[in-house]
Amino acid sequence: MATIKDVAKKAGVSISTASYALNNQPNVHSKTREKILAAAKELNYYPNASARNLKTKRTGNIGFFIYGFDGPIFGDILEGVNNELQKKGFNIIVSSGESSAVILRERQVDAAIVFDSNLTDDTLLNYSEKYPVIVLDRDLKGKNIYKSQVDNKKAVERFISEMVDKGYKKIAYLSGPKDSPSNLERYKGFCNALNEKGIKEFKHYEGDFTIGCGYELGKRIAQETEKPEFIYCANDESAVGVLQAFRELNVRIPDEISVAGFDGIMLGEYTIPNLTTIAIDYKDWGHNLAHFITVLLNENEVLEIKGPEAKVKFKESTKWKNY
Amino acid sequence: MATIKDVAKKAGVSISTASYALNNQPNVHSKTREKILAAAKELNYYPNASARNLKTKRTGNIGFFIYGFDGPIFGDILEGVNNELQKKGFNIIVSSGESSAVILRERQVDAAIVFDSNLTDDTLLNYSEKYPVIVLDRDLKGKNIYKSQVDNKKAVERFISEMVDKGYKKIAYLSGPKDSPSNLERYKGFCNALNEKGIKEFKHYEGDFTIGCGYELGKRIAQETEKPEFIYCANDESAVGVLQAFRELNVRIPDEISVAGFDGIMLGEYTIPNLTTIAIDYKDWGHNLAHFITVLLNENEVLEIKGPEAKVKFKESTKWKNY
DNA sequence: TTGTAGGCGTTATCAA
DNA sequence: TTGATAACGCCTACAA
Repeated sequence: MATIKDVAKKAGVSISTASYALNNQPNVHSKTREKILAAAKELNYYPNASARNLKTKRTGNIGFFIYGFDGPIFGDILEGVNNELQKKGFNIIVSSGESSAVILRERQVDAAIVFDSNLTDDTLLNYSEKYPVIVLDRDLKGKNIYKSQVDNKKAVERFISEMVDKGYKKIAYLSGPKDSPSNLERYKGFCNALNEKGIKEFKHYEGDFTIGCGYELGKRIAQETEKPEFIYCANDESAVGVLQAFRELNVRIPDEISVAGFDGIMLGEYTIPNLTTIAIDYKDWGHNLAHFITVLLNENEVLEIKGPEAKVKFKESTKWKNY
Repeated sequence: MATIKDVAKKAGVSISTASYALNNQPNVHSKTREKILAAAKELNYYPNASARNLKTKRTGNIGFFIYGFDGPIFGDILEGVNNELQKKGFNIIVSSGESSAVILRERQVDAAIVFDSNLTDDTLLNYSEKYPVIVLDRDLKGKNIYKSQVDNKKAVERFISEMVDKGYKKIAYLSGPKDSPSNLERYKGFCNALNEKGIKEFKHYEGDFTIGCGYELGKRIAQETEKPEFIYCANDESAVGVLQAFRELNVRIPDEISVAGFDGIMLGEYTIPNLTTIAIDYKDWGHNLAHFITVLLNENEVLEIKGPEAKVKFKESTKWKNY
């Protein structure tokens, strides 16, 4: 592998001059610059990242840390983050599991976007002593720590409010993991809406955001004698599970029970019936996150991070469609 | 940020002794070792990756390069790769787009797994002068270059053969992009099977592996007067599009036309009717790829890379189910 | 406009 | 068992 030394030698200049030319510094004679660039090209020279990073204390990499690669929404966020970062010359590094902590501790990235509750607060706080962190999955405060979240509460509150107005009374909540912040916020919105409307009682089923669990709960609900009229699921995956169970046990949707979810995952557009949901523009969110980071890193300016749009998509799994 | 120098100072030893202790070298007195580790802990010391990598010429990172974050199969492969790499102490770095070439050129990873045809052969060949590369998406030969592919041809050939035996005669092929190696292999398998069975004619629809395109073609096919009895789609996503179109235009599946795909994506288990497919165990593949790499890197031993299992899942989108 | 030299934080050789 | 010291490849103040 060619190093800058080889390039300098080949071009007949000193290492520093080569470095200047290679980094587009103005203080190089155009003739010399050409010679150097030609030599670099011929030798197939590219700078060694480790050496450059060691010296400059920057890597040009942004880390995105997720709790698993197969979630249905990360793909969208990542697509948005990636598009934006590329424009500004940053690289994206996605990681999951134990690797993530290692990458943070060893400072392999200039900033971190975190959506993985397995990363401890300690690890993040330590890293954030020098580098910015955006947390998407927790409440954490500190210098260099920024938070961005979907406005779960407001979105759910509005939606449920509207559903009550449309005539639903017996509305149930099918939750996510009870310690998940997204779930909690959505639950708050749900409660607020019912409260507002003077509805005191409702059923609560405890789920875990997975299709499988939604399916099991759906089977249970199908056998209840006093069924709810409407089941609001804390995310789409649970809802898909419920749909599946109802279909198998011949619970008619939406005539007997309506179902709705949260996220707007693709799968919901292919179930029968299609799933009504509060759809989030995750790609746009990724875009915003990346934009925030590049401005912060390049211009040291702190913007506000715009959360993503939430938009209800009414489909056949609820009685009232207005699309 | 604490450096090894700080640790050495605090422990009252030289830098080199600190280094030895921190790297579990045997030649350190247990008392000194303890002092050093205590100091490291207190100072919250972690080695600087750039510095270490510069010196050791290894990063401990394996790169996985994909053409987009939202494909339905990458999640599974990545899950498998990640699980296995973590066990062996490697980090995974996933990247897409222009970042990928940068990461390779600047040697930020010790090995690369490539599933992104946007990365040029040149970039890979250059990188492979020093580091191993596994290509999943192309034919490329050279030192340090290894290839692993799903046995597309065999899997499709067997499946189509069986379908003919079951009684289908007018079988059509709905392709992926015509320059995609996976598509080509699947097409070969398809042709072989028909050839073998003495079927000379069949329709060919040119698609691009997306749901949208499958949908458009499905609509076109629904209006044909001479419809095929069976449409074999080069991947599940196309097939899902076809199912959708047929559903909308009241083409009865499988009575009028049967449909099948390739991959075994989750979506296919939620369409109505469920999609018959040649399901690939992508997670297992990821596992195999990672295993190969860790053995190669740690023991410099070249194993055979086991491709993933292909297993037909018969569902309602074809007439004959035997499950 | 170009060159010399020091240092980023490690590892590793060699001598003590 | 420990410590000086050179080196990895690059950037950059400073001198020429």
